[in-house]
Amino acid sequence: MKIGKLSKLSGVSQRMIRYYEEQGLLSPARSDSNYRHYSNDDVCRLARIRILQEAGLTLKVIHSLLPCMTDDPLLFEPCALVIDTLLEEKQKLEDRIKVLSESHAILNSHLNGLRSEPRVVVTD
DNA sequence: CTTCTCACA
DNA sequence: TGTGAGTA
Repeated sequence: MKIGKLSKLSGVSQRMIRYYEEQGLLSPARSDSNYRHYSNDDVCRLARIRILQEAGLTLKVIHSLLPCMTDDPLLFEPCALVIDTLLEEKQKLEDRIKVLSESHAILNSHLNGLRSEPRVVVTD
C-alpha cells in the first residue's frame, strides 16, 4: 500500500512515516513514479516503532532494537545485546521518574501552602 | 487526486 | 512536526 493508506490505518502522519524512513527505521519499496510501497512487514514494523516511542525510547534506540524484533527467526541472536540496551533505557526511565516525583512533591507542598495562605492566589 | 522533495512566519 | 509550494 502507499503512504496515504498506511497513514490512515496507522494513525501516523505521512510526515512522521517519512521521517522514520529518514532515520533508517523503515525501508519501504519504491515503485513506478518513485512512490513508497509498504508491505505487511512494514505495517507491523511501524506499529512497533509507535509502541516503543510511546514507551519513551528515542528513535536512535528503537533503531538498534528493530533488527531483533523482526518476524524473521534468523535475526534473533543479537537480542542478547538488545536486552542490555533495554535495561539501560529502563534505568533511565526510573531516573526520570525519581526526578519527576521530587518535582511533584515540591509542587504539592507549594499548593498546600496556598490553601493556608489564600492571599497568594494566582490572578488571571 | 495522490505522492515526492524541500523549506520555513 | 505541521504545512505549503511546485512536480511528476
